[in-house]
Amino acid sequence: MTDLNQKPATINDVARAAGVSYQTVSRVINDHPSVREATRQRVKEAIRQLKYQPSSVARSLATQRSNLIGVVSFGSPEFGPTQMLYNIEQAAQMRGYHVSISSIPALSQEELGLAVNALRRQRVDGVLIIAPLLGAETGFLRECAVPIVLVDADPSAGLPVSSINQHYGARLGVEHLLNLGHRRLALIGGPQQWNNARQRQQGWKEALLDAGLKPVAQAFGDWSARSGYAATLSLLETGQAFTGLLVGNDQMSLGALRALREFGLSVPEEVSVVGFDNIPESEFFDPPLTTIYQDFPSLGQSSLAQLLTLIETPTEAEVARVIEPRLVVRSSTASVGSGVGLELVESKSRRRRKE
Amino acid sequence: MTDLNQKPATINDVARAAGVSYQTVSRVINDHPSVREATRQRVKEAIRQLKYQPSSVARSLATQRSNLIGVVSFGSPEFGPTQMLYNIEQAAQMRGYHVSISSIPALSQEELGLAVNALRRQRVDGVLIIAPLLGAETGFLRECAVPIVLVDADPSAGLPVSSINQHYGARLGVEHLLNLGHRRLALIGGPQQWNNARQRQQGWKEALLDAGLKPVAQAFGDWSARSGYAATLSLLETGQAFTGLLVGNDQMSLGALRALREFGLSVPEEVSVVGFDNIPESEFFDPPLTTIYQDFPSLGQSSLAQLLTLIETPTEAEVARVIEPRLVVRSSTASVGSGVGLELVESKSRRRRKE
DNA sequence: AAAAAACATGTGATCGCTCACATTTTAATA
DNA sequence: TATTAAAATGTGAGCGATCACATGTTTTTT
Repeated sequence: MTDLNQKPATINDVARAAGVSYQTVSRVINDHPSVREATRQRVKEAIRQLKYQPSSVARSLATQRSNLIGVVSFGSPEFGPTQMLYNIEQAAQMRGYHVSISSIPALSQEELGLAVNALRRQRVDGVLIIAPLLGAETGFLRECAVPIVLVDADPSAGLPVSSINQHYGARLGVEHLLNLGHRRLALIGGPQQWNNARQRQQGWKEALLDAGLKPVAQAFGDWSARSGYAATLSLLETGQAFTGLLVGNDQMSLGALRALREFGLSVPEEVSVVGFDNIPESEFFDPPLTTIYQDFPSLGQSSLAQLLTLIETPTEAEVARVIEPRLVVRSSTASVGSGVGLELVESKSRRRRKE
Repeated sequence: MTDLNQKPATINDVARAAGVSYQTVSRVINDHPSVREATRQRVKEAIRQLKYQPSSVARSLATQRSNLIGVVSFGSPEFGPTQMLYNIEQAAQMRGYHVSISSIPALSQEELGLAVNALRRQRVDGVLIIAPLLGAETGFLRECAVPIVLVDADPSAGLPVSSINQHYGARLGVEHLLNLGHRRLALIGGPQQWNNARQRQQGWKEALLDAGLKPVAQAFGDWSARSGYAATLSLLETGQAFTGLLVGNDQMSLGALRALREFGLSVPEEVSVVGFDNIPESEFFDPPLTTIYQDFPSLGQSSLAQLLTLIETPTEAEVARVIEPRLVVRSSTASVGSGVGLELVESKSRRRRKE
């Protein structure tokens, strides 16, 4: 193994080996035009021999640009954030940037500030925050003296934002159910501290009110299948009669499916279920899940692009980028007539399986 | 908004503001003992006023340590790698390190080399490679003059490795099935280029041979539910009769469950299924999946710890760390007698639903 | 109260690069 | 061939911190 203790070659080592000045080496590694071809080759050969890798640390210090962007993410690795991070990294690599990550355990202003400062110390050129921020919590970020784009946050945050139109997504789900003849809709929402969860809930409510209907019932989970299961059960146990259920994400939908089944309700004959996200597995749920596709890859790319504009050409920076979600119809939804109807749901809630 | 164009304060700005020399400021930010309390307070006040954040870029240049570790990961964001990355970052943060990520689109020696070199330019103190490397491909990494630990790779790689004992994991699954009386076992494996997939396959085979049994059939997927579905179907269509199925991960298991159901086989009455990973959703599959738990969080932490030892106290570095998987029994497995038995499987393979 | 030891603070050089400018070499023009 | 412009290369300073050492101040000891 190459000795780990030996220090890496510097630009001076290369200069000496090639018999030129350090500046010429610098020109070669930066593809400056005015270097004679013969010299260039000589330098390149020396670089190869010494396995020289220019230090981006030294370069950053000299140029005041790090070509590093920081990504702050929150909580445990959910499907969405993970997808975004991955796509952000890909896009960044393409544009010559590296990505440094910093995750925060809790969504407090304090933790967020710490994470951003840690990135500022690294002299990142910009920061992407993948966090379900509600508008009020973000004000202080404007003090941070570093370009910041919020991802999937409330567009009213007062900072540049890339997001998915969650209102519209929820509406898409509701209208799909409405078109199928459903009139009694319930909701299993995500954690209300999450911006997207709240938006979806509002969208659901508004779409129903717009249609002249009253929301039947709602309960909330923490995105996990388990919580979706529990929330659905709690809804069923209170005897709320609904034939359509909008669920905050696909994992919770999986739990909901289980709860409905245990309760003796069949999907989609008796209850139709619509999820959110379109995780790859949702196609193989039982039944395959109708869901609202969130284009996380695009969101990641879009937010990165927005951040880079903010960094490189601040004058052209946009305030908000919004991505539209899409309905993916599968088999967990059906027209309301296809089942045995509402009265059955009501009677069943009295003779629950576990009793 | 604080002006984005204004350059961040430096140690000299702070020194001037506090009326001390830059060295004294340096002492304060590094908690050096010999600074008078009054001076320390004065400096801290100046730091607060100027919102000074020490540049880790400059510090890295001076100290030759970046407190940065690089993580290379491969392919699209699978559950395991994602979990590990997350846990690595958490553990790194705790130990005062930052994490820079670099993902590679394809698993070639060339791509891997590029990624590692990109990290070397960033002067990372060490590199963690989350990639399903087979032993042969890693030799050249020893030339890289940077501490490297492979995660979840073949322990025979000739480089320090942290991994989960996949052989043992497969054996755990097989023995569970054997104990339930199953004698005809099939496998849906992961991509054979992946080390862990291959190890699981070997473990499966060896455990069977050790028990004096012959593997019935095997097929391979790409980790996705869809591929698990397709692979299972192909197995069923060739008329192979099995009562126990070991599947390379939980996503593929979901596909397998669907395929078996469509084929008219009930789980666990007619076929028992064992997955790998124990993703949170697997508990809510239908039926809840028996699976081999992979402790990805521990793996992430363990590999990071191993890398830091290699960096900080190379003499104490370990060559390999191995984590033992654990069997999680749920409802997708049952004793072979509980169903209608083998002959049924065989007859059903002739009258498949879709025919 | 003077000398010694301990503490507190400051100065110069350095890390590996880039920038701005100075100098040398080569090619183009008169 | 001398003159000038252009191209190629080199030099000094600085980015923001740390390290090793020098100097200045207290405190302790005799």
